[in-house]
Amino acid sequence: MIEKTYQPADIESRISAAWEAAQAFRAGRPERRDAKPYCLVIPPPNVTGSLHMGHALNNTLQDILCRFERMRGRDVLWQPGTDHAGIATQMVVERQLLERQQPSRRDMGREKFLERVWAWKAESGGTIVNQLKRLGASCDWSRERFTMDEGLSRAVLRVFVSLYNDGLVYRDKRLVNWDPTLLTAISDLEVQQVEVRGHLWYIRYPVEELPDAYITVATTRPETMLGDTAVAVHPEDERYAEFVGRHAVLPLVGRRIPIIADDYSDPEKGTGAVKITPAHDFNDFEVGRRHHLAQINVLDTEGNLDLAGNSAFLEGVPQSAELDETLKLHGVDRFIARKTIVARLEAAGVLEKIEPHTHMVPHGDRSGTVIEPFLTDQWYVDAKALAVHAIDAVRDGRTVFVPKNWEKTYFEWMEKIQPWCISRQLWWGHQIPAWYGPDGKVFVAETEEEAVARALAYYAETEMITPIEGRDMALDPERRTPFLIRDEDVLDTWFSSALWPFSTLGWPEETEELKRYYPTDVLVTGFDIIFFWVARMMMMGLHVMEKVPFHTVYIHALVRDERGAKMSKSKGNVIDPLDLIDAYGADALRFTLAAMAAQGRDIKLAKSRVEGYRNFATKLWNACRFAEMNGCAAVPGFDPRSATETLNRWIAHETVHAVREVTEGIEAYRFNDAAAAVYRFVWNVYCDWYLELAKPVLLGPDGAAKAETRAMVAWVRDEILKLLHPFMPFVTEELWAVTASADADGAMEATPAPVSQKKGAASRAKPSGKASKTGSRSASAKSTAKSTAKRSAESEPADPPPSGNGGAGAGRATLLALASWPDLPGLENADAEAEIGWVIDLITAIRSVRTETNVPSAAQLPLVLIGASASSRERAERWAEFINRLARLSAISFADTPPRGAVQLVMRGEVVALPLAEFIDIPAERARLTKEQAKADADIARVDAKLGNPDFLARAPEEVVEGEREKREEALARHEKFAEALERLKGVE
RNA sequence: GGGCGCGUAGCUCAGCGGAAGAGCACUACCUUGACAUGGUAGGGGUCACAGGUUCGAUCCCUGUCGCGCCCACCA
Repeated sequence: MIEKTYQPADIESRISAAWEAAQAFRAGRPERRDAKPYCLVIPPPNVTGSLHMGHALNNTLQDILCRFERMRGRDVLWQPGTDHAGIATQMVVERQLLERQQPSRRDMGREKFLERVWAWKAESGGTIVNQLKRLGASCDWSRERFTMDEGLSRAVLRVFVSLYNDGLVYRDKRLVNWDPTLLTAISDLEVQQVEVRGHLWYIRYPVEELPDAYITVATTRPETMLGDTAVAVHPEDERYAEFVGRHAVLPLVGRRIPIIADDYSDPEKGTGAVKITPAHDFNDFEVGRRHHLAQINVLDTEGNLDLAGNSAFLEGVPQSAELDETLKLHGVDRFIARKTIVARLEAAGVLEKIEPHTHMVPHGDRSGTVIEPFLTDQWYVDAKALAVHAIDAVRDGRTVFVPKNWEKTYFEWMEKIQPWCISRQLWWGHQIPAWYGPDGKVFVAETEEEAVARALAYYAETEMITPIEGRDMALDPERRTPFLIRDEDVLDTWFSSALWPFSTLGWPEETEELKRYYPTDVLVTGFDIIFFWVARMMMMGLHVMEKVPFHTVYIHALVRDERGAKMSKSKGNVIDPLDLIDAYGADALRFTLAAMAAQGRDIKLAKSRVEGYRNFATKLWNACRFAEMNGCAAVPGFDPRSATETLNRWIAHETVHAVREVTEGIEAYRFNDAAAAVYRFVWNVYCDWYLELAKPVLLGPDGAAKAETRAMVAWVRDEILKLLHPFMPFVTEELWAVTASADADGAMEATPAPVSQKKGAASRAKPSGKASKTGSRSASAKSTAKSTAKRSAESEPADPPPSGNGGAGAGRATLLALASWPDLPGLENADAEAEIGWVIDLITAIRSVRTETNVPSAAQLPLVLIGASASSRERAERWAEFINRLARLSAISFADTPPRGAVQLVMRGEVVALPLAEFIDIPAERARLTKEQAKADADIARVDAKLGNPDFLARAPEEVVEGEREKREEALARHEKFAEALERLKGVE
């Protein structure tokens, strides 16, 4: 028995439990062992995160695909899991420590701190998973993985070591993007360019060889001048030709630096002379290499000036009072130092001018602080080498992007890819498996034992072990091994994410799952992580597995706020999907996201849409109730092809049409089209017309027609539940179960569905606070009480439903989630379509004219068909009862001319008259007819313009021309009918 | 500077070569025995602008104007 009111909250948790109990989403279910596998890996959310709108969209689309393919019989593995999210998670925990005034990360030490992070992971790690379950994500939750699992960690080590051995991972000293707040290097992708209004400072550097001459450089970063090692001008810049080869004397420092010619210098920018600071600028670094300039790092890791005791800085600089003054800036923050230096330059009279200047400044995407190009040793992946195959794979179509235009973005980035800096100076993550010997020699191995063994072998052959500063050279007396120090750094989180499609399937073990499900089928993700993740999975998948990780990459839009801005906590414009689920149900949210997921466009989410689709779920609910109340129950073995009633043949025809639209929509990743198709079918076809037209039969006397109609109502309902299930899994599963129990009541050979049994118990056991607030409590309480009484008379099956039974005709032995997707050959029926189409058009026309002429809705009018053809006459007689009911008629008759005072309308070229002398307003009626006639005239004019064009007749395809001719005939006939009608109206006056 | 995308009904968006569509909002009527989270009917759009291709353009091409995003760039 279906509850009177649709309350999503009541249903959802119960249905989730039923799926879980039946292990409905487990991959490799026994009955599907021979089925074709279908695999998706979830984009792993941050383990300590919570569900946001992007997740909701991303996972809704994946779930639609998975449920669809599962119903089509595939052996589906939707692989779930979470990501350790190195920087983000470490930051959260550090903030907690600060807030609780507990010892800082450094105070407590690495081991204790990591314990602390694991504890936080244990505490909050379930949140996102539960939220995904609330959304209805049909992942195989028994296979949940975490990027720092033992297995996945082993995969990370294995890949790192193998890349190192292949020379694709290496250590290098070069400039990196350094985050002075987080004290770690970050990759290019983690740097955000932010427009900043700053200044350009013009500084005069005296030229040593030419008294009173100077060269002016412009800079946005005066503080880095302390590390200048040259001034560069363009080789062809005549203004500075005489300076090249001479030297400038660095103000405030006194260092003598060469003036060099390099075409990096752009005569258009600044003064055309640019200061070169190789240790603090990526471009200058390259210039410095070309000219063998010293690299003078004048900052420490936290972004403070590092001067005193800095041998590189002091080398070759003469003692002076000026220098002594500058050395006082040691330890001062870079931005404070900037001000001081500018003031001192001004005091020294070398500050030529200051201009306002807007430019892009790199910021860390996590910390928000200004990134410092910084000279350090880091680990890199030779991305360029790996990218070659990843580019080829997309070029030759082994992997395709949907929509296709993202391939261009992918290529563009891949083709100019830079070395990927993978080391992070963090603690939370996969520690790099590299050990250093006393002489700095690196040993990379999966285990410490192996590294030690390699070191022993190495040092056995090496007589000389050169001591290096600060390192203890003694051999470990216990183990008699060289003293090795493990690299403290961890790997970029995306390194482990890049392995996700195979590491989650058990690699490096050769597991059954790996063989069966790799390569996976589709990756569904947002365009914002094409570079971070998709590109790197392509590289790693091809390198490690030698096969693309997925055949298709479906790129969906970003969910934005109603103004189109990216949702972010800092902007405060976040809509919490959980709030929407609470308010309207997960099904409504899912349907909204699917309906709005048109390719190539961002989603600006409007709450009203969600509400509208909640109403849609309610509509479905009530349609099912209607069916139930009218004894419409699935008839085992019912074959819709055997239907004889035209109405039933028509709805079967329409069902086929809807099935095709929905199927093709999902297959083409056109989720919005699929959603729109099922929406239209359910509401505008099944509810608005089929059920309305079926009412006279269902309310009429028993007999063959009624039995057939009942069976058909239930059959179409079931097809609808299937079609809608990928979009709205909860309400459909619920209705599937509940209607099954109705079937049982109806003495059909249906199996009672345990789901609905449990449901009664659950909703009685703990009525939710919400339910009692709705006001419909009393109604639903009554119906619950009734159904409870009924149910308690039935036997309660103790076991969960036998799963996986294909449900061959017999009731609901299976969950809807495991039912078969509709495949309905042989149901098209053009005759039924034509006939019911005629009925619908007639009813619509009558309703329209009734409203326009202000006929009270309760009034029952007679209808006269004027000069009806034989077929129209037959149809009218056959459908009289139906038309009368829906158009509120008293009777239908036939005549050659309309009665006096009748309103006349034209429907499919025939005149229909409604004698309503008592309601008719002659002037208004004339106006109405004239307007209709004008419409016909406009149509004729438009068509004539085309048909009068010889080029059109000559060049347009035959059927188009023919179509125009038909339109003209139709419009002409319409014009005539209205002309006649107007003529007759004159007779009335 | 390089690239991508968007300007269609009041709002949020589909459609993308042969007579302008949906949801929400709006107007009128309807407590009809599934549903007022509903029903019926209706109003509302020179599809940003200008050229071009075509028998035909909201749809293809070019340009202009607005808007957004990505990448690069600290003189």
